[in-house]
Amino acid sequence: MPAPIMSKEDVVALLYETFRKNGYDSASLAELSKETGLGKSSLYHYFPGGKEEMALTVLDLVDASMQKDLIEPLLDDANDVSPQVKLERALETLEGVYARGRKGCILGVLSAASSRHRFQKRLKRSFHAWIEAFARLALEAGLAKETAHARAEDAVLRIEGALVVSAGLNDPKPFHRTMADLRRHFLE
Amino acid sequence: MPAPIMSKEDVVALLYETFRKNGYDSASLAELSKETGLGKSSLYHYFPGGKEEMALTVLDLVDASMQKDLIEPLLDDANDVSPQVKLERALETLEGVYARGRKGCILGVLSAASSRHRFQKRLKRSFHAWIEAFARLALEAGLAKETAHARAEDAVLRIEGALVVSAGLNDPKPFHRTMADLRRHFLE
DNA sequence: GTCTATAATAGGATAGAC
DNA sequence: GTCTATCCTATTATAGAC
Repeated sequence: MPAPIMSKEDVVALLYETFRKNGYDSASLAELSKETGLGKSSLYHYFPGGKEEMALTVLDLVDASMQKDLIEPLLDDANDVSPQVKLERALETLEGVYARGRKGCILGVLSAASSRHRFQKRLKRSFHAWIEAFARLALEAGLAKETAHARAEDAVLRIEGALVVSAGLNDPKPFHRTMADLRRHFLE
Repeated sequence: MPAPIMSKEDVVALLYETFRKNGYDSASLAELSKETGLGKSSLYHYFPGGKEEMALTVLDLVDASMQKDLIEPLLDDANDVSPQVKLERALETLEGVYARGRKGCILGVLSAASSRHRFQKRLKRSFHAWIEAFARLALEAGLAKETAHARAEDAVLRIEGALVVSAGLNDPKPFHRTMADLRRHFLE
């Protein structure tokens, strides 16, 4: 029954979940089709460039979400929000994104496999944006410039590592512990 | 020209490099064949169970190497080596394994993709062994039991995360920074 | 123990009807 | 905009010669 049931955004959100669960290479068109509920040809209608365009569109969504839900709240200068409150909001957002350690990070997943080279430029940009946002927060809290950047990089890398180890151990505790530690010590 | 040129160990070492570069699903038999220099049938002669047996054998090698090069030196009670020296040795070993941040961790790579479930039991065991070894070192240095385990988990997870972020940024600096930080602060 | 050849299947992508 | 049917290629795996 032909009729546009879903918006493209909804489709992209489903593709996002499939790619982050499987990685790029392992996410077959059959799987992508099953998860979106769309036939292969419908997917090609939305994404003439095929699987690669699907993944690139997903990375667009990730960038946009990161900007809106993570970076902008971190930049909130208008309402005189304290760094500690901003940090708390950012960490809560991230806990939601990663389903409290039960789901992976698509940037990490795409960085790990051989698909890394295909998306290198995008991954680099996204990681930089993320680290930069955390660095600004640390700066705002009074840390020295170099310290702030190093600490931001460390925070991002610990979150990524926590997701990897939580996946490997099949136990979200390392993620929980890492987030708790970030809460307590990131701004010190 | 039939003749066993390589030992099985040599073959497994080459398979290891191929799996860690590509992940499980993306490492095709053609690639595995090319990288080992062996025809597909020769690979099936060594590994009747196919690709999965190849990966499992690689994980055997990883366990054995970790035991020999990382865990045993960490347990060295005979020669009265200080915890700080043991830590230094362990970190140097790891820097070698990960080619100073330019190569990934096969445990992390296999944990990230959907291949995770296939190897879950092995990954869990290997991560546990690694964390446990670091925890014993922290314990030996005088840290409280709970602190020691949390810190060991944190160290492992930071190394994994550093490799992910270094891959994503295509820059080994996060890995270098992380190792330097571990050197300075792990036993504090 | 290695090879070439090939089977059987799953992959990404396209054509054309509705 | 969606579908079924199909193409071509690459995949894992096997057969059988040497």
